[in-house]
This record gives sequence, structure tokens and C-alpha cells, in this order.
Amino acid sequence: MPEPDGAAQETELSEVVGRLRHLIDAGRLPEDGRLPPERALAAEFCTGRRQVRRALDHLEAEGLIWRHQGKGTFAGQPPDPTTKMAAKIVAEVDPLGVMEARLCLEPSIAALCAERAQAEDVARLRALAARIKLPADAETAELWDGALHRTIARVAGNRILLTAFGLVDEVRHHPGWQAPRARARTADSARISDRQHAAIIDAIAAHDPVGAAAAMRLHLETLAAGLAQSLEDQG
Amino acid sequence: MPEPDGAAQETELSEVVGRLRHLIDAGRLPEDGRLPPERALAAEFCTGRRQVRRALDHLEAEGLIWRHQGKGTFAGQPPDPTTKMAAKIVAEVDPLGVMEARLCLEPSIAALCAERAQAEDVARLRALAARIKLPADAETAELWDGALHRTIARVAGNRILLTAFGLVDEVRHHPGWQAPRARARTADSARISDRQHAAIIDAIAAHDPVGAAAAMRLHLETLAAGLAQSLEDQG
DNA sequence: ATCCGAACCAATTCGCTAATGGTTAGCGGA
DNA sequence: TCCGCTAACCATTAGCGAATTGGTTCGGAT
Repeated sequence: MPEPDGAAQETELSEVVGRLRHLIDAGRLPEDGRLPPERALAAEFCTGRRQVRRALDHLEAEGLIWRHQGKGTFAGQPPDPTTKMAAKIVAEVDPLGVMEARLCLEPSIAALCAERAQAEDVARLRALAARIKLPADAETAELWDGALHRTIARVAGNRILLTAFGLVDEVRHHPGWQAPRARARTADSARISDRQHAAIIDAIAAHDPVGAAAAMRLHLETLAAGLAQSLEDQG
Repeated sequence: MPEPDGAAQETELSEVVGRLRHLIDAGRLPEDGRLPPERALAAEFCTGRRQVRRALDHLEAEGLIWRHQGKGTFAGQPPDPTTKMAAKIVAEVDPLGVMEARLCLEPSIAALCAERAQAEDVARLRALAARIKLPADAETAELWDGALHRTIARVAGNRILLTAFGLVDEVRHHPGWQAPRARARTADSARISDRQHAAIIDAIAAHDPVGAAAAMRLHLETLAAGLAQSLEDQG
């Protein structure tokens, strides 16, 4: 028999996988999401290191964890260079500084987008804008809002500006800054944002760079004002 | 007399500055551009560490060197993590794309700079502008030109924008793109750039954001036109 | 023949020391 | 009396070696 007791091994492996999943979900991991070493896990689960590695292979294939030789095993996604840069910047900048940077970048990006957008690009933008107003919860709306702005930057067709925008976006979405932005979001502000998004996209569709830049600037200034108000209320 | 021999000290300081400049320009530095420790420089120049530090202060204000406690003193620009990113971008972008990005970023940066520049900042900018027209060779002039634009970005006081600018600057200075820029530089274009630099700094000194942005935009458009011409001539 | 455990390899982190830029206290000259 | 300099000190970082950790291979047990 090529596999003496393959079924039993299968069940043991999936049990280890389950215990690891529980360990990750339980939130008992340190701040950086680091898992115990493989050897320690093997001892804790009263099994061999090999089984632990197999289980970790599964979890890694699922994208639930990432590993690096000499470094360790971590829950979540591996950090890419942009996030590292963003993390450094977050320490030295405040939400208003981010809005300032957006005000520098995004109007010009919108203008370029207006120059270059094809009909299908405009359709994509409209679809995204429509999605923003669907969800009730602020977090999902933020997600689609980010997607809209990012798509505008992508359509603008300048790789450098897209990277710069991505940097700002990364800083913007950094955990810890969600609270003031969530506070700043109300039903009223959402409605205003929707109208402003529509105005931006209209200008882009009309291939009107100046109008697109102006509409984007107005939108960002509105957001900045709301954010400033929120920060003022807070502290 | 409040200053015993202030003049003599001045001359000694500027001599140290000159020797340091020569040391940097001579290209006898190691690959990473590291300068000898301050103590060693003091010994070599037969002076005190204080004078060396003052001289280095000048060079740092000019953006020619950067220092970090415990790390050392280096010629050139402090390495952002942008370097790796820039290498990726270089492959997917052309010189005109860089100019496009600069046209998006730098006018707004100049406006912010105009809002926030102190008298000493303006003085630094004027000193840099004066240095651009001194050297005969294009490469050194480019160096000082870069230092001027970077200082404007630094004075603007927004860390994110400074990083974004650094990204563009890194791409811009990537080897292989020097040739068309060198071809685009003539005695005429240098004189025009000088005047435009002066106009930018005047607007900044006058705390005129709109004027600074307009002057910067004009300057970059002039550069872009020259670059486009150069590329066209090339083929 | 297959699979597991132990040993080994490579990359990283940690703790320490030396080196280096930044700062301050105290002295000497005008 | 005041200013500026030298020397010592502080904070941060590089360099190095030992320990840690994921990745791999080899020998043996079933």
C-alpha cells in the first residue's frame, strides 16, 4: 500500500490547519501579527514540524499568512515597498497634510484624465460612482470612493503620478486615521460627495481639463473642510 | 570689538567650505558618497571640529550633502526608499512623462512654498539660484538646479509632497536620460532659466502663491518645450 | 518505497561595542 | 564681561558575532 494511513494523516493535517486558523482569528497574536516559530507550534500541537509546515503551506496558499526565512511567519499580507514608505510618512504628517498633498496632485491628475479618458473609461468611472452610494456602512463607501479616485489617476496615464497618488492613498488609508474620517462622514456629506463626483466625471467625459481640475479641487476642499471640522470637534 | 577677528574667521570658514566642495567634486569619495568623519576632516584641515561643522552646515543648507547622527556625512541626497521605486518606474515612463508629473506637482509646491517661506529660506533659494549660473559645465549646473527645486519642495513643508517630488527627481536623474537634457541646455536656455528662477523666487519672497505657481509652471513648460525639441532632433 | 525526524543551510534578528553626528559645559582670549 | 573655541558627553547608528527561524537535505523506521 503506497499510503499506509493516508486518511488519518489527512485528518491530522486539517486539524492542525484548524488550530492554526483559530490561533490567527483569536487575535491573541502580537501587534505585528507574528506567529510562534514552527518548532514551537509543533511542540504545542504535539506533532512534527513537518505537519506544521504543511498546514502553514495551506494557509500561505490561501493568502492568510506570509513567511520569510529568518524572519518568521506573519498573519496578513506581506508588506510591499509602498506601505513601508507610507508607514514612515504617517509618523511625520497629519490628516490635513494629506489633504494638502491631495489638493496638489488630484486636480492636475483629473485634468490629465479629462484629456485622455476614452468612453469606456468614463463608463467605468460612472459605475464606480454609482457603487459609492449603494452601501449603508461608511467603510465600504470609503473603499469605493478610493477606487474611484484611483481609477481617475490610472486613466490619467502617467506612471509617476499614479505612484505618487498611490503613496498618498496608502498614507490616507493608514489605520488610526479612520476614526476622524468616519466621523466626518454624514448622510449630508455623502450626498454632497456624490454630486461632486458626478461633476468631476461630467467634466472628464466632456474632455474639459480645466473643469475637471476645478471640480476635483472643489471636492477635495469640501472633504478637507469636513475633516478639519471633525478634528476640531475632537480635540 | 564684539568680533575679535571676524573677518579672518569668515575667510577661514569659506576656505574650509571650498576645500570640502573640492573634496566632493573631485569624485574621490567612496561609492556611497560618504565623507570622512568630522574629526578626521578637522585634523586634515588643521582646524577645529567646529569650523568643519559650520562648513558642513552651509553645504547641507545648499542640499549638497546630508548628515545623520551615528550614520555619517554623505554627498548627494538622502536616500528615500524611493530609489527602488524609481528604478521600476524608469522602465515604464519617458522624459515627457516626467515633465508632465513635474508640471502637476511643482507649481502647487511653489505655491505652498510661497505661503510658508521665511526670510532665511528665501536667502537660501537666492544663493542657490546664484550658484546655478556660475559653473561652465552643464552637469554641475544641473546639480545646483536640482538643489534649488528640491529646496523649494522642502520649504513647502509637506512631507508627502516632498517624498513625491523626490520620486520624480529620482526618475529624472536616472542615468541614461542625461543626454537629451544636456543637449537641451544651451547658453540661451540657461539665461532664460536664470530669469525664470528669479521670477519664481521673487514670487515666493513676496508670499504670492498664485504668482509662484504661475512662474513655476512657465519655467517647467519652457523646459518641457526644450526637451521635446531635443528629443525630436534626436529622432 | 514512503514518510518522518534530526541535522544542516541561509537569512534574519538581537545584543553588544565602536564609531559618528549632535550637544553642552567649561575654559581662554579680547 | 563677553564671545568663541576645545573637550567631554549624549543619542543614534554601523559592524560584528551569537542565537533564532524558515527552508532544505539526509538517514532511518515502518
